[in-house]
Amino acid sequence: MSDMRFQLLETAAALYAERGYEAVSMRDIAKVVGVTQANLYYHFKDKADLIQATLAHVFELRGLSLQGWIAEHPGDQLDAFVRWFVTALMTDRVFARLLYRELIDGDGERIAMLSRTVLQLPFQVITDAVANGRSAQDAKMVAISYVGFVVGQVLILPLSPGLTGQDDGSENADAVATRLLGLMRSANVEA
Amino acid sequence: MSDMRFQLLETAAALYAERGYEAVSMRDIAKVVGVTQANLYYHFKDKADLIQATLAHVFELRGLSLQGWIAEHPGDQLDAFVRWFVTALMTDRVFARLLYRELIDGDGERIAMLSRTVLQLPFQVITDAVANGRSAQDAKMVAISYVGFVVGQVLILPLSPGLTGQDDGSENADAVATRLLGLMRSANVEA
DNA sequence: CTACTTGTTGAACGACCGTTAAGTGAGCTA
DNA sequence: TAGCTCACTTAACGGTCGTTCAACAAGTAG
Repeated sequence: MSDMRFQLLETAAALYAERGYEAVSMRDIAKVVGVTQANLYYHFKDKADLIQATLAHVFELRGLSLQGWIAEHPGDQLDAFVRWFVTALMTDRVFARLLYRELIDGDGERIAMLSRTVLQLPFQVITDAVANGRSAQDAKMVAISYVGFVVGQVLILPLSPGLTGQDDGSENADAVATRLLGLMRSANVEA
Repeated sequence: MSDMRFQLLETAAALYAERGYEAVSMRDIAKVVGVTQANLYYHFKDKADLIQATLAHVFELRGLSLQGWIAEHPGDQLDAFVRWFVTALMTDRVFARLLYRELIDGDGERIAMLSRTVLQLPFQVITDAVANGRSAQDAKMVAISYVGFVVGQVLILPLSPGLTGQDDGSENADAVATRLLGLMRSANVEA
């Protein structure tokens, strides 16, 4: 991939993640990169194409990161996945925000791409990890639930200060992951 | 509240929920209601004011609904809350989508309003429900987690068909609530 | 009947949007 | 060196955006 295309995708990802697709103009992206807006149309067909390419760029990179992580932690796969996912969502702002935006606004095609690139593997990992003593159908249900737990847990973190009264917005990713794993494991013992 | 103002808020809520704030113009709302765009500026100071009023309108109504529901089900408060919340998120598209949008893009002030109007009460309910044998701090943590579970569970429902391979997007709200409650209860036995 | 308030319209403002066509210059190739 | 391709710019197009303001009809009070 050319250097300019890479730069455009990275910049677009950062701006789209922060403000949303509609609120970011082609001129905004061009200005940050330091080129003219017309140049974007040399690299991408139109705005929809740039958005699609940006999402593919971000999600494929993150999918690869997860693949590597899972391969390096052959022991407890559920543990490995949850820690990777929580850490990614809490420290990789671009990934997290684009993921949430897609979960809300993505059409069928973009949701499918998201499933393929980042969620397919963790889903399989969890399904296997919770399979013992369950029907395949049940295991899939539980896996879906677990993905939802992580996603939801991180999504409501900004609410924590307002609800608990304490300004604990700086909670550690490892602490959140450990808490979630505890809940999952204790829930795992029964059907 | 005047009839016109009510109509404008309801229409704005539906459009904002569906497409997002930036993608909905003042003209879009005016056209659906059947008035001119200038009329919106008689009832609201500017677009930011309309957005803020729309969110207050939606969330205060839903907060009242929850209050009534909780009062009518004095038995198992955790059960009552989870069923209300899951049903609301799965059947009230406007509420659900505006809530998710705010969780992602809401600034401090709007997040605070959201906490006050809809989330304060359920948070208190859950905290009380899980309090036995826990420190107040722990109970709050668990309550946050439970709210996150519900939010996350519903958010990833559209992914279910793509991941499990089956087209089970039409899952029942009661079934989801029951599954979640089962997981919460089995997790509840340990610290 | 007149004066005043309330709710709404018609028309326009400048700014910004996505997109396109033509042009430019550097570098490669024959 | 002539021709060609690639990466990019300049400049503009029509359209839509949020917003404003004078005008206007309907109702109400004196």
